[in-house]
Amino acid sequence: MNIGEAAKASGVSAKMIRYYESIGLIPEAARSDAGYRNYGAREVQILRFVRRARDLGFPVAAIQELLALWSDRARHSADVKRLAMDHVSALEQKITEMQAMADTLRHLAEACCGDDRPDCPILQDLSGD
Amino acid sequence: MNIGEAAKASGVSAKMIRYYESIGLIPEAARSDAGYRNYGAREVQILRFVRRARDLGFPVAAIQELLALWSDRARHSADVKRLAMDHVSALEQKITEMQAMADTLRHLAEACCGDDRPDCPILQDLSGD
DNA sequence: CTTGACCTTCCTATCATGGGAAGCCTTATC
DNA sequence: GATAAGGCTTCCCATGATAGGAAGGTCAAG
Repeated sequence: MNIGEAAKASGVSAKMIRYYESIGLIPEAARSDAGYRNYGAREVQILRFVRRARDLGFPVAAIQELLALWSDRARHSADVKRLAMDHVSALEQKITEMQAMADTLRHLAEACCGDDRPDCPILQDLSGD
Repeated sequence: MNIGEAAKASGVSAKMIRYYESIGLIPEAARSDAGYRNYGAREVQILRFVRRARDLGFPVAAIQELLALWSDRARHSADVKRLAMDHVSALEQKITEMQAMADTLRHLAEACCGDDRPDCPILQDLSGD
């Protein structure tokens, strides 16, 4: 399987497959005589794992740990759970921050009549009242 | 006022002040004979505006528009409001996505006993069941 | 044997920010 | 007046994950 087919089969773009290989997230692919990367079912499975983890917002560093745990038969599920919950915490912190921004802005915007007059509490707030 | 003092007064780092100038977000600062940037109250006010807008998560492109509206006495508050609400929409879309990630992960983690055994529904999900 | 679709590597860009080096300027101290 | 400390300048590099593109090699079908 060439990289394009592996990309289709895994949902990871060829560009990203090469990138993941270059940073050591996934092992170097075998090559054909012409230098083309070769992928089998196993490699596609790894790529799918990576894609699912990315879809859940895991940073690449965390995916590296997840992959290591995945292939470690003696793993402790506690380690996986901790990784997951750390990520949940990070997500929720960002969510809280963004929610605060959205709330503030929505509040200001509600007080803005939004017509052709220049007076605007949003700008007033940004300029420090 | 040198750039360091302007940074302290505005809460924008000297590094970022130079960057904002280089991309044209703020006008080029006046210079002393030795080439040092000079800032006055007006410039600090602009920097504070930028910092508040950044704190609310506005991307630089939006801040550029906000600054233009701020200095436009004939502005329509509707334009400001639209900018703000567009940003709120962007924030809330990201929040929704991240909330979905966090919910999924928390759900999976709840089903993970998190002890020294290897069985883990999180890895099971990532590997495609 | 040509054409088109694929592959390779390498460079560039994004967005906002920080770190650091090399060299000049200013201010205070001796 | 010399020197040291600290601030300023520009320029380069790095982040994280992704995309775009150029130049050139390869494969398969016609």
